[in-house]
Amino acid sequence: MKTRDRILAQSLALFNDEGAAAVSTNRIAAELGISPGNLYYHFKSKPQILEALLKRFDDALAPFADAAASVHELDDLWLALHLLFENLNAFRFAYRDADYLMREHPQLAPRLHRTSMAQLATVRRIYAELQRGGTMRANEQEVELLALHTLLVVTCWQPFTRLVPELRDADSGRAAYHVLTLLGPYLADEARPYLVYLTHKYLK
Amino acid sequence: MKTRDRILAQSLALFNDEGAAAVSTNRIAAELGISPGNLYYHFKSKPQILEALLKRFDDALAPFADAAASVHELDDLWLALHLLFENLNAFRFAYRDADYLMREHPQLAPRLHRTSMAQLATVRRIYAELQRGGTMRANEQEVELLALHTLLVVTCWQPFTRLVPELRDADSGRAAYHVLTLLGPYLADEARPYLVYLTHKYLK
DNA sequence: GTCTATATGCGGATAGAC
DNA sequence: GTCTATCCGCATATAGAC
Repeated sequence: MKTRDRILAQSLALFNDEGAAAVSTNRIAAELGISPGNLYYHFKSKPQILEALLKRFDDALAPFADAAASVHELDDLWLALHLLFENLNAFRFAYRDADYLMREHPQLAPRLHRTSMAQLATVRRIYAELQRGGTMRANEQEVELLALHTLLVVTCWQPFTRLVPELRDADSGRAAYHVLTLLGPYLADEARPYLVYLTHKYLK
Repeated sequence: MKTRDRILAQSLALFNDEGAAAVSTNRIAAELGISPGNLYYHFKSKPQILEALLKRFDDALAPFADAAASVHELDDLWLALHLLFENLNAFRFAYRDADYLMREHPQLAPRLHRTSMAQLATVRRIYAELQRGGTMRANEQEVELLALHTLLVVTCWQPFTRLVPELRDADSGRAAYHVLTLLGPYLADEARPYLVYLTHKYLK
């Protein structure tokens, strides 16, 4: 693995574990056993490391947008959400530290906005399709609200688990479950048992 | 106003506007026109300022818990939520910067946990009462999920508005509105027009 | 209570040798 | 590409005079 990639991998791990604000470039270099000067040879500033990681984050989410195209039933959605939340978890610093990132490095803001808006669009498309297929019944306004609330879970789930002791050790399936429960009241009767099954699994 | 209180007021304003992590004790002193030494005479460390502010945050939320006791109809809830979100806004650094606060100053974590759990309990009580009174129909599990999703909006609304450009200038009424829409599918028919009215106001 | 002055450390980032 | 050495600024926090 090239040094550049090792820097990105190590940065990602540290940012995820300790927060992007709390991890210094010196620290990243030290963990890799390289010198700060070497690190700055590959990235001329800390925001450039962040920018590169957010780019990878964006790329990692593309499969979710693809999977969305073939969501017709509730368990397609379940699968797509797992895909999504696993990637969100792999880059969990991104949304969790979004406020710091946009504040200290404003050049990163457009990218974060685009990424989250892309996910909102994907969710909208999925719900519109589920509704067309009869899996759920909701009017346009309701779909719009559901999409926004889904995005809230998608972007804020990580910080939320830290605030609620009960959710400390929740896996990413738990997040996907909570998205599905948002849909609960709008599901067709045929789709409902699937949700009941998941409820037994997660709400014990 | 005593110096101690001026320090707290100025700190709150700066933490809200620029983030608790980004505001230094020197900066607070400078904005007040006092010396750093003077500031440290009143608070022997930065976490002590934060601790005092989180205490005030907690106190500011007590009226919401009180108001909860007399929530019987949907517009009681609407009023209580406004009260809540206005205080959340006055101390918006608290939940927004919770991750930084708990990470850098672990002694603050228990307080933030207690505060959010108190709000979860209040919301649970309100929904149980609304259900008893026939304003909404939901089983125990549904109430539990609604309470948790409400807490998600309560704690994460601020960061969420920064991530979604469309919500940049949303007022605290918008947050209250989104809590009510969570209840939408469970409302009794008599209560529904109220929500429709609000939807016209916020979802134009 | 309030000030000036300062200790101490760490952050991002660079220069220049190898 | 990688290193050593270092600059500069800012952070928290303290000492001691007024």
